[in-house]
Amino acid sequence: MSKESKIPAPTIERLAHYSRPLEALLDSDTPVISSEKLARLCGVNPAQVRKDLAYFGEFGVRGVGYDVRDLLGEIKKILATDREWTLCIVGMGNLGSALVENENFKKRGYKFVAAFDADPMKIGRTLPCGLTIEPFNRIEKLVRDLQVEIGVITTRPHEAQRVADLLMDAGIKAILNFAPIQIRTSEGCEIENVDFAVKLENLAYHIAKIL
Amino acid sequence: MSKESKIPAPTIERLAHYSRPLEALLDSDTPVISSEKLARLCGVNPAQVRKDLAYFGEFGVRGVGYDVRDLLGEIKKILATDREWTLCIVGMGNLGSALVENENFKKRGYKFVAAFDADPMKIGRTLPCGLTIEPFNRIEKLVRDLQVEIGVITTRPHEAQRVADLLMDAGIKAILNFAPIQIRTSEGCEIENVDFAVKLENLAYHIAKIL
DNA sequence: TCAGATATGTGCAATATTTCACAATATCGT
DNA sequence: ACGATATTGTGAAATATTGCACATATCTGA
Repeated sequence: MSKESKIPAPTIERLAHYSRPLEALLDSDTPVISSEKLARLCGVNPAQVRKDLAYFGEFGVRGVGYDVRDLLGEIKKILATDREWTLCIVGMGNLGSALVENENFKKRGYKFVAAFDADPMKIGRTLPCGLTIEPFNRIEKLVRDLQVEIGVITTRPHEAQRVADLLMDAGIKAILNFAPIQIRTSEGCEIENVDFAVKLENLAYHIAKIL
Repeated sequence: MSKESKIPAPTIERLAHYSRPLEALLDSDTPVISSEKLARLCGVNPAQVRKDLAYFGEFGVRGVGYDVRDLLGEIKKILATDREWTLCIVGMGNLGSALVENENFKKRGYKFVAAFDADPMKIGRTLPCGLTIEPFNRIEKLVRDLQVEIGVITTRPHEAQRVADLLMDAGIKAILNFAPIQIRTSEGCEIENVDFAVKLENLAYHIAKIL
């Protein structure tokens, strides 16, 4: 692990990106791809692709390229997406409801096994996917019983920290947070944040500059 | 602009993050904050905060700190979020429908003025926000007439490039893409990508490592 | 008015990341 | 069998980003 912990975070991020065109190439029966073509498909430098992969082994053949199926398999093994993951979601507003049904998640083996909300009007309702919305006080028990591995937070910002604490108390080791606040995590819990508005602010900055 | 183009991309990203706790501090009538406290709220280094801000001016007072209201105003001016932006959205599935109603967007002045979908069953339907779903062949006209500045893509991956081309033909200068593919943009069009699954793959990598 | 405490702005050093450039290896056509 | 071509893996250079450390400036209380 001392070796793996030296791997740059951007490399991990890019590995996930590489897998997207590889899936398409596999579907279209392209057997082999060069770092140059894969790089172009992902909008990065070819040396970058080779170096990223080299952190984990020698997956290519000199003078030839990378076998698409093998490479995709290796990347999935590295990212641990060669298996199913169990998720729960907290906050069943518009966004939460959309994510539970999301094809992109399903396709990659991310399976929601529980859904929670604070609103008494929503609790007990059954979702199209078959899950029933549960109250916050059931988080601890259900997360443990269903062995939920990753928690997704789509509540209002002011509830997000409390929800995160509940999830962590229940032993969750990873959180994907959509609320636009910085969540304090306890030791041993990974967190990733998604804030759409931040992306828009980036775009606004760039296009306002050229106007 | 030669000077501004040297500003690191991570700095712009962080400015948006700084604004989140500042908004909360403003609401709670905290008049002044130090780089150290703001840094802690955002999970970054205090020197980083000061350096990020220093790219754009001297907003603080030595020995005192930053005036919360002023600083938030300056950041909004820098990110060009001190005004309203007009958006359109293409792809009215679960995710698209959720984003149109998103509070986080509304609150920050991002206003959807048009919604599109390819599905004849959806075209003509009126959304809760009052917009009517339009077909793709109306993109060009509506984007121009309504002076849409930013396009949001929430279609299936296989339609995303075609939609992006339509948006760019209509003169759009910025795209926020939620489809899990790399979109080719023409010169002068900024793009930001959001791929939830990539975030989950990051989490999966990290927690699988410690198991 | 001045010492002590606080906190910014910034040059510079330390780290991190990306890109280049090339030796090593494989394939293809003749 | 061999030269021409393609493409990987990687050390080293180039670039980008972060963090330290301190001079500078402000405020407070005696």
